[in-house]
Amino acid sequence: MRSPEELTVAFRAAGLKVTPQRQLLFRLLHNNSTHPTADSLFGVASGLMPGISLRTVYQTLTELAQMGEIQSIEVGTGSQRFDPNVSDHHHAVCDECGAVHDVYVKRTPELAGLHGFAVTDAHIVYRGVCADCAGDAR
Amino acid sequence: MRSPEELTVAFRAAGLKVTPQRQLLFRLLHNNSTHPTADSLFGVASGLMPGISLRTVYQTLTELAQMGEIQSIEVGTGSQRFDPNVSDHHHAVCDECGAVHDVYVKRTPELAGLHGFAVTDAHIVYRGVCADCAGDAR
DNA sequence: ATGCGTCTTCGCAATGATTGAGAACAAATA
DNA sequence: TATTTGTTCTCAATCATTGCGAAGACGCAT
Repeated sequence: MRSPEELTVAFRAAGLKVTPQRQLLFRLLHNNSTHPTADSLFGVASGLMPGISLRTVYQTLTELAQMGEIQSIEVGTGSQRFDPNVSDHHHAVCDECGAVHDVYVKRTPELAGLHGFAVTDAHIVYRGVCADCAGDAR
Repeated sequence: MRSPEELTVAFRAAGLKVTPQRQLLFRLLHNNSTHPTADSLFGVASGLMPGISLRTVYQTLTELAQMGEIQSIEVGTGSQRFDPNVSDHHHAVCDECGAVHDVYVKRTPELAGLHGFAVTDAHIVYRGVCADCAGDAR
């Protein structure tokens, strides 16, 4: 996604208002590679702006996703996650700690054996154990 | 998954009982390629066995999944889907009609750029428009 | 700087999917 | 057939997400 400053301009250009809540979320998402859920973002946001509502977090995330600034992903952890990295990439989920990592593949495989399906998007979810957890003597 | 008859044996061997409810679900899942949700299965089951509970459907699906007879998949449609095809394959979801199709790829791409992640599973979800919907003049 | 119109936020209720608990019930075995 | 043990059902609870309306705040024009 673009920087908070650029988003400020973009929001106003789109007839949307730039509120303190939105600015906070812009900042929390910028360069954020943790793939937060709405609720986890709400947790952090609440610490910095007591009184902000979960509803507002959901709303802003939805808007950002509609504008193409972030992408909403579903990696089988029960709730939606949001990713400010909108480049063409995939995800690796650690079964130990639940962390989600961005991954890139050389070439997404074409699908075979399904006649006439026009693919618009392909998303790979890898599962396994991340380096941190494998290192543990857990 | 195995046939209803084989599952009957397997369940008893595992100390589980073979009830009419379970037998019905075995039959409804066998050779079922619709990737049903718990609720859609419940709908069909209810027609054939009035009074069966959604709880029982969930429970049996969970057991079958734990036994490795079916697999639980998440393709971004809001609810879990179940697939009696447990071979190594992937899925294509039609954005028009919501249908989920099994697809196979020659070789799942290895992930690059994530040092030390031990992959145990990779699942690809393709999105697009299926042949039936593309043909429509909708 | 002020006012006004429109967009936002917030709080709460509602929805949909799934799971927990316990009483009543039924399959399997002796 | 009796007994044991697992199962089903009902109902409530939980979690994630969305709908709604009143109260509030941004931003443009003045």
